[in-house]
Amino acid sequence: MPRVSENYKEEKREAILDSAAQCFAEKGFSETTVDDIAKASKTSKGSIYLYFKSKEEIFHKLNDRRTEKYFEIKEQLSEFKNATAKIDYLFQYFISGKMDDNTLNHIAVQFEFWIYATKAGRQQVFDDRVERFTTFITEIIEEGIESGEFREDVQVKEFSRLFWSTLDGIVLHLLFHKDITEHRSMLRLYEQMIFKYLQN
Amino acid sequence: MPRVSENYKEEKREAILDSAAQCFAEKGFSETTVDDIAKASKTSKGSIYLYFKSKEEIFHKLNDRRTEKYFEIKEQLSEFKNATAKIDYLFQYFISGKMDDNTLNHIAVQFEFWIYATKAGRQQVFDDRVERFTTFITEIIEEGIESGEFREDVQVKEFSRLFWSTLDGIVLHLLFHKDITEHRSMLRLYEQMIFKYLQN
Amino acid sequence: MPRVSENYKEEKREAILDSAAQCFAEKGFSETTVDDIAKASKTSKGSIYLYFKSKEEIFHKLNDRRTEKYFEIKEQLSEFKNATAKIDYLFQYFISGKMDDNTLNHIAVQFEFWIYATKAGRQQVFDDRVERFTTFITEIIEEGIESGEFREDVQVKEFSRLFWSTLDGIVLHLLFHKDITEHRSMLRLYEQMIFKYLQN
Amino acid sequence: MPRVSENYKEEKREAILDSAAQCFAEKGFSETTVDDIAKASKTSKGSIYLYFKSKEEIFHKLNDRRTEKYFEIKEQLSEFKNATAKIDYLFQYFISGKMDDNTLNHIAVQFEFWIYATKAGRQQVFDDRVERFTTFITEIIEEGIESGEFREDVQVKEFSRLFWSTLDGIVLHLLFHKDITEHRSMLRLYEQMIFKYLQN
DNA sequence: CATGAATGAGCATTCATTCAT
DNA sequence: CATGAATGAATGCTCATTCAT
Repeated sequence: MPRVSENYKEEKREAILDSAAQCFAEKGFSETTVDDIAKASKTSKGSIYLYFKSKEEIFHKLNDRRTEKYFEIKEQLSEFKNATAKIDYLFQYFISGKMDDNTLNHIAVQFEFWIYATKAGRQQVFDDRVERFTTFITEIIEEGIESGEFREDVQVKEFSRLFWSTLDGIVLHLLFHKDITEHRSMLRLYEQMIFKYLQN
Repeated sequence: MPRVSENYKEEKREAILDSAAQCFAEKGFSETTVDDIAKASKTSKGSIYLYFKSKEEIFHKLNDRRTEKYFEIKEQLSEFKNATAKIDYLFQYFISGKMDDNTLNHIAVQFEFWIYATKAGRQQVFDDRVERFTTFITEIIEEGIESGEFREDVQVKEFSRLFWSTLDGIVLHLLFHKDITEHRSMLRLYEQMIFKYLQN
Repeated sequence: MPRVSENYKEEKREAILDSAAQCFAEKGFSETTVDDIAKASKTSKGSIYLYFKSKEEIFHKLNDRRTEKYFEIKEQLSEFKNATAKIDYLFQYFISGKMDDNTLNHIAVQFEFWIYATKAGRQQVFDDRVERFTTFITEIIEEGIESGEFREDVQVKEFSRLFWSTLDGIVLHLLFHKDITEHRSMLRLYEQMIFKYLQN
Repeated sequence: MPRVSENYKEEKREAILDSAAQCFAEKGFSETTVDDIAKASKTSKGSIYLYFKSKEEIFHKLNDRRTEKYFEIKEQLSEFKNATAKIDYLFQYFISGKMDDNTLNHIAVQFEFWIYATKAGRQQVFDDRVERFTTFITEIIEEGIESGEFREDVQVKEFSRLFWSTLDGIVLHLLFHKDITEHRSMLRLYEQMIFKYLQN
């Protein structure tokens, strides 16, 4: 019989993750000390290790969390009838989705994690992700081609990969310039370009 | 009266930079020790400090170097008569440019540097870059509009920013998947999309 | 809620200071490594930094400690009725005060600290000290003049400064020759000279 | 047949010593780098080692030089007829002797050297010095006693040691406060005290 | 003789992780 | 469960000394 409810533990885990995200976003993974995280999450250094095996594990979990969150949208898309509506909603989602500090922190951490994952022996992180995400878009595009919404000769695979590359590029620049208005107008422009390419 | 020619010193500097790029690309900036760089450049730890003030300075110089290299293309573009040819050449340049290990190392380092520059008190790195690079594209687009090659209602500013965001995104994914063929086909597809947007 | 009592922490601090004093006295501040101090105080290098910000801070604290100790006598003097008795007691104090190894270590460290404080940008250490110490003697001498114990034409200010200069010189030579007997006989002789000068 | 005259070499040695004294006085022995000395003496790091075996040797030589200089006065004293005149001249010498920057530098270095010599295995420096200097004063005092200038019951040995201790103390305080006027008035006062003690 | 590039031992300091309380 | 003191390995950087030119 655990003294402390699972619920409480889960909340504390999440709180530590959020605090860590803030620290990592502000100072970077390496520059952040476990003490920083402890202080930010108003707990003790020792407690951190009750919830996570290491500082590195926190980094990994933050990336997982962000990836799941980002992928949640897939569920919502099934409601939309055609490919055009789906892609349109996708952009709606990105353009009007909330961009609070916590979200920006997680974005920053995710990019740092990616760069980190680029290093020796950690590349498989990307293979999983690219698989999931390109398939996601591929299916929509194929649906659009089948229904006649999109041109037949769309290079589906290349397009899907370019789609996420561009989106990552746009989000990366949001990180650089911290200008959400600019970010949104880039997304809108990109949507136009996409439809210009897909349709007709 | 230096016993060692300036030329020799410059070569040594460059050699250290290349070695550092390799180390940073493999292990990341923080994980790389100055000893690693010394070993990789076949010199001593002390010598590193004859050529650079700190490990951090090496990081900065590597970013500077890459940025200059990337920007060199601007000179070459003046030869081309119209905006279409310029943009086309730009893509040629990116698509057929050499992608040896050293270049990939520098790309990896540059992205890590950007993430690092994202952190507290270092953002001005981006303002310089965005200014130079967006202006670069803006001028070409405006030339194209004036000459009638491109539509009048192109959103020049947004387009220019999107252009570099996308390019950065594509290069970032090259880093992730290390697949140059895929990288090139994405660039080709992006060129198509751009012209579809700009023309007519 | 500290797991370790404040008392314990204070004791540990003091123990580190004593060990450091021993190391500094034996090898000098620069030649002493933090490892030396750790070893001497039977703790770890890391622990040293739990109690002090830097090696230099230890050096400063040791000087502060010695200065306070040296100045403690002032309290005791208030009991004595006249200036002669006060000065006499002062010498008693110096002559018969204990001169164990720890004290000698602290003396050695203090002189090294002074020489160190002589260097660029650290001289204000002395202004505080000279003020406190000369005032201390000045008051006694003035009391003696008023009461008629001492000559009216004593050069109070010069005398006070000479007093501490001489005392410092005597203690410095104790450091050089480590001969406590000689040290005490010099103090006694100096007392004679002082009274010969002050009285009559 | 040496290419460069001995004279030139000697001058260069002296120049390096003076520069080193300046550096040591300003930053301390440990804090001074051989590069500092090279720069200050307008020569190269390598050259320093043509003239001195090590940084430490420079430190030693500086102390020797100062000690010799200080002892030079002994020769001059033989001209004076009696002990009183000799001591009087001694004070004249100290009080009106020049106190330029170079002299102050050497004083500073000497004290630092003493503290340094205090450390393990270097104490014999003092035994030599104390022997020479106390004998010097002892002889004068004994001459004065014999001639009837001074009291018969002067504690010659203690007095001689106290004499140098005090002088060192006074010079030490000059180092602390850098106030030459104050320094001279302390010397004058000390002379008074001495004669008050010796005579009558 | 003169130079200053090269070397690598040495050191202060930091910090992730452990563990006694 | 919670804490934070303790640890010591790890690392950036310095600098006396050497030596090829």
